[in-house]
Amino acid sequence: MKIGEASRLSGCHIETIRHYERVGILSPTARSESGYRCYTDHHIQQLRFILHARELGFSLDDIRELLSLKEQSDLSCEAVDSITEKHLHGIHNRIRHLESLAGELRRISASCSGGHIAECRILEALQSRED
Amino acid sequence: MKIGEASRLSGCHIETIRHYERVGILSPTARSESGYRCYTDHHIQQLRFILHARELGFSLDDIRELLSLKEQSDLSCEAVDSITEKHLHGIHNRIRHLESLAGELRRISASCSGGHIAECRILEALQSRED
DNA sequence: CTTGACTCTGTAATGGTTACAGACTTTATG
DNA sequence: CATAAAGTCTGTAACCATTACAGAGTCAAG
Repeated sequence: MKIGEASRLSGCHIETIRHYERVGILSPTARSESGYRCYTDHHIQQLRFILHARELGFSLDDIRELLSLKEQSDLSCEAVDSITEKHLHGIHNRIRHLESLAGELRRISASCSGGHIAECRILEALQSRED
Repeated sequence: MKIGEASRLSGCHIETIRHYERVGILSPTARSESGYRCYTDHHIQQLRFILHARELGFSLDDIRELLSLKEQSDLSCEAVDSITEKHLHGIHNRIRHLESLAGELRRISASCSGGHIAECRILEALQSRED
């Protein structure tokens, strides 16, 4: 099938599919006489895998590794677990970071009771760094 | 003062300071005879403001607007509040998103009990999309 | 006078995706 | 059959914020 159908079946944008091939995430396809890419069901599987993993926030590097592990069916799960755990850990870190930002922002924001720029506590807080 | 001292006083990297000037966040400086940028205390104040706002996750566009509001001391705080609230809102959204990712990842990860790639539930879950 | 530290400009890399231009091919319609 | 429309190709650049680098110029101390 051609790239348009691959896009419809996988849910990935056409440009993104070509991008994945260019960066070596997606296996290269055969080409038709006129140079059109020819996708197989296997490519669709790969694209769905990539899409889902991206939705879960895995990096393309992670995904490249997961896809490669996926091919070696007799290996242990260990490496897959490790990538997943590391990713989960990273997400928790980001959540903690964002929560601390939100906390400081709420504090700063609450200190402002309207009025003029000249007395704005938000701008003051952004200026003075009181941590 | 020259850019090196401005960097030390503000805490911003030299390259970043030049970048801020290039994109119009930082006021352009006077130049010495040999073309070196000459920074004033006002620039240092601006850089500290930018740095702190960046640490709180404000975009450069937000910061550009905040800095411009800061100059108009007789204006109402309203616009500043609005930018801050919008940013806080965005942070909450990101937190919610990350939490839902983390939840799904935990679920997926728990379903894997070791063993071989062939039976790995993590890879299966990434493949099959069961939502 | 030379060495080293500093600064300048311009360009490119990062990550992941999307958008565009200009050329070509295929399919559908008149 | 001709032409229009839709699809595809490649290569390049945009997004955001920052950093890195090359190659040239400047300044201060030894």
